[in-house]
Amino acid sequence: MLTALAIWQEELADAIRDRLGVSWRPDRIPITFPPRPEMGDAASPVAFALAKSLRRNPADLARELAPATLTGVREIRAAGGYLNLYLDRADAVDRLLSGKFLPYTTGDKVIVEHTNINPNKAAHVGHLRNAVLGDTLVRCLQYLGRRVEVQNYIDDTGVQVADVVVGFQRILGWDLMRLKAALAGSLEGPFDSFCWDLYARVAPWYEASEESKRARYETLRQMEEGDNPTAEMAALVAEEMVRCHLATMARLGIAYEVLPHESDILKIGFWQACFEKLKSSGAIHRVPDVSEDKNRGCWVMALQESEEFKGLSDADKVIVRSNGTVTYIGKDMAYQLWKFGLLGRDFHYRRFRTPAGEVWRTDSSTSDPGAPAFGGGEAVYNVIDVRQSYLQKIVKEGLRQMGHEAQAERSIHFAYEMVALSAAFVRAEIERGASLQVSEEDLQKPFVEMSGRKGLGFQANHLLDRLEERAREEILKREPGLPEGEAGDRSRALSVGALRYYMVRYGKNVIIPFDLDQALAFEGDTGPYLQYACVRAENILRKAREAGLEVPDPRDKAAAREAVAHFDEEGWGLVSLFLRVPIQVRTAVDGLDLNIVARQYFDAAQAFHGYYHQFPVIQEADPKKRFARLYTVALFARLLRSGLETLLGIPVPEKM
RNA sequence: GCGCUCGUAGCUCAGUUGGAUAGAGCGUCGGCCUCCGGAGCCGAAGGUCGUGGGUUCGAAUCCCGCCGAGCGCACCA
Repeated sequence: MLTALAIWQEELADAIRDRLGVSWRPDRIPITFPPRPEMGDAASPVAFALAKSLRRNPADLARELAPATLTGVREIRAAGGYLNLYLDRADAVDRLLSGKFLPYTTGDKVIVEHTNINPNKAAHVGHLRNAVLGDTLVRCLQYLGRRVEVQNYIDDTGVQVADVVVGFQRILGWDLMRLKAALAGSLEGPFDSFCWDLYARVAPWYEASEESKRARYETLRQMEEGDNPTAEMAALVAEEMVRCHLATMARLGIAYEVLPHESDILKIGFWQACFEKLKSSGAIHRVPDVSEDKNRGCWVMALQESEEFKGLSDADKVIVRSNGTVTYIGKDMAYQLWKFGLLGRDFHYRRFRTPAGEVWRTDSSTSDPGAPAFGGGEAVYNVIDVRQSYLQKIVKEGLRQMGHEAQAERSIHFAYEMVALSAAFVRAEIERGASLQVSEEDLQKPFVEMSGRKGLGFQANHLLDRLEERAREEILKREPGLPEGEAGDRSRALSVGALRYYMVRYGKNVIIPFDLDQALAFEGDTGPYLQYACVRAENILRKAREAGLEVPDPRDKAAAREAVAHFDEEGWGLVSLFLRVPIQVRTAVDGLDLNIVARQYFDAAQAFHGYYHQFPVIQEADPKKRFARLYTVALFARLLRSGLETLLGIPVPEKM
């Protein structure tokens, strides 16, 4: 219906010109949806805006515009200042099913970077929010006709990796052979979970002595130097951890095209290329050694000229340290340039095998045949939590100062708030005997920030396991003796639905106060509620077939015409909710408010639950009405299933 | 100090970019399975939209002040 939306805007603009004698930009004509079905299928409050500019009564203006004709619209009624649109229902149904939407005009690909978990410990629920939001954004962009490349950046060089290596070498006393043996299968539990616990022991260990603190930098130095057992251990740990993370995300149906590695960005000279560009464009300058400036000897980017950074205490950002090494932000700029195809260099690519299948990873020296062309996107979405806003702004500013104004505009930071642990949850965990490094002061706050370093968090796999367990219990309660394979499939689908919905139903600006009971809920405003609506709808159709009734294919035009003539108003109201999907998805992507996509399907599910309780389908005696209801249910089931699966990544089981 | 985000029902949150009678879920109370699956439905109670001003036909939404909360402002990543 985006097509229809755009057409209506044009046609309304024509009507405004012809009937009122004013020219009005089509894209400034709002199309909304009335609060109640009897007020129409769509509406426009444009008369209010016109009233302001023409200094006339909005109700009069609406009345004058109402006789206009719009494509696919059976009638326009003026109600107060509103124009209420009543659609030609057969036409609307056809449009709903045809999937002919107005895509973004360009065919160029966009890049979405998400997940980006440090490869030193298991993924926790905070990472899940990132991955689910990122993956949902990808699905919405694809729905709107965009070509998308999904990247998952692997920061395999930093101190976080060094820390866990220190844990293996110094705390556990492992050498390379021992680590290899562990990876080959001598470990009792999962590797990522093992590292989760180990990593949490490192920070307190550093506190013990000055000597142990030095171990951190010695390890980091050896990693950077390369060609030694420590560097090899780091690489092995990071690689195996990435496999674990990808396996976790695969449980949720989340996958990636390419895994750019920070180590490759360094080895392949991306930074040098970026450095040259920064220097030659004058984006950065060197602070003289002799100056009193605290940044003496560094290459810095000046920010005081920029509107974005006014009021900062320090107007300069260090890009290259006085010892000549590049900061994180510099590497990020090089990476961002590459994403836009502005760097003039490319990675090598190798196939990377994981338990979740094969994916491309970058490499610094050799390529496997068959790699597609990565990078060079037209727009870039970086999915990173709000705390990185300042750094993301600097990356954007760097592009601008290098003369890439257009790309800076299309560098989009998808900022979202974190998932935090409620103080109540942390107390409960401590009472259960978990060793959490949390101060009494922290517990005074409404929530506690998760921290891998402190072992504070809830592991993604543990949550998924708990969800599957709960789902299995519920399923077996309803169908005792169900074979394990079947119960497993269904419980996996429900756990994914519950979790993904939990992560997208919140607005991006609210901190999700992680609460185990809430995360494990299957009733009310939850994923399984939506899945249940779909399962029930399909079950009615199955029962109807078993009863020997003709169940129409919603795509059958003759069936559609027949059904439309006998729709219950409530049934039409239910189906018409789907008319707003394209508009809502567009709004969601434009504002990065993906919760509205989730909410529209919740609304639809709720409407359906109300509908089938009120209107018997199979029991209906009048064959015409029964047919129309069967059609309604069939259409609903089809639209809900495809919406959940393609847009929200929520699988729907046959039964539950 | 400066910047960003937020404050809506007992709790957790929506509120379609300024529109129609402020909505859900959880919790509480009361109903609904001889009837397409009760992971559901129906009903009730529950609101000064933090607060004080302003803008206009119209404000939870925009502007200003105040109160309160969180995050950010490294030669860490």
